[in-house]
Amino acid sequence: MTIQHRQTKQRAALLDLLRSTKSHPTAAWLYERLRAAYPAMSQGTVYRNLSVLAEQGLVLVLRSGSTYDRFDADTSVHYHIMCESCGRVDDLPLSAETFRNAEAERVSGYLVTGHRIDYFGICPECQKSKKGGFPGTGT
Amino acid sequence: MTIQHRQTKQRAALLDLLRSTKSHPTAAWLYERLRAAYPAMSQGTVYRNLSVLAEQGLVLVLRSGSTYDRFDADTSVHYHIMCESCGRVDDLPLSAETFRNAEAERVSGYLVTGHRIDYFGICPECQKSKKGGFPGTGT
DNA sequence: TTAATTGCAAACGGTTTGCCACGTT
DNA sequence: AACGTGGCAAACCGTTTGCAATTAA
Repeated sequence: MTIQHRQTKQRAALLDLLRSTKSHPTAAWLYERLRAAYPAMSQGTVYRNLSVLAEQGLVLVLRSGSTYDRFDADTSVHYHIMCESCGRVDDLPLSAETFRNAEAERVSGYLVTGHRIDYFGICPECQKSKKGGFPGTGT
Repeated sequence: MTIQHRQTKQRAALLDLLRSTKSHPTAAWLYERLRAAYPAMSQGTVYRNLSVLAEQGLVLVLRSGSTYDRFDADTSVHYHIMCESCGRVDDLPLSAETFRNAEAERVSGYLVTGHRIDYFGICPECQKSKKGGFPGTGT
């Protein structure tokens, strides 16, 4: 018996905001932005709705390197690249290779449902500024 | 000015333990095991030493899906596959394709230092038992 | 000697949750 | 009316850290 979710302006605003950016924002960033329109909105609401949206397949959770999650409303199969210096995350316009799943399945015995490819490096801006130190990894 | 690390039996025991398993253990698992030999050892020591070993390149941190980290003393370039049902993590014996880094570099403008490929699916055991529910993801 | 390391325990911080009023259906 | 959702604040829990005592070099 699955829950019958209702429409709320808070959740709609959250999804709109997430769809309006390609910055793979954190929950904190989303919360801060949403408070501009809904000053009373709480963090709990943000987290609960992110969870609902993820459950509905409308949002991806990128638990991808730092201590906090990032979220992505682009639910198509695509890859990411993150900067080890400043922590920014970008989409990587490489074609998704779903055939890889079959290969992994054959080798592992798992029933493979998907895969993730994340690249790491230094983004163009950080290459210029030569700043170091990724927040949260101690590097 | 880098820190001159010393040899301690706690850190040696931690690395030995991590090298003795392919289960990509959590800090909690390591701590529990180490207490058998060193009843007074604290969690702080485990975390601090994991951090030192990671910094020395002797251990990889797999921040790969759950809410807590996993660690791997196999620092060669290799891929992982994790079960969405029980959370186990296995190595995936697929050849590492370092050429991919160059491709990502060209497309993104990043200075690419590496990449990670993680596959997701249901492990052989969970396929048999048909158990569901990945701890920590709400799935 | 000296500075890295430890055990202990408190603090940290992102995330989750209990409670009750409110809003959607 | 029924029940999902919101706001608020406390709880949660994996991880980090301050401190004084040890210990490796």
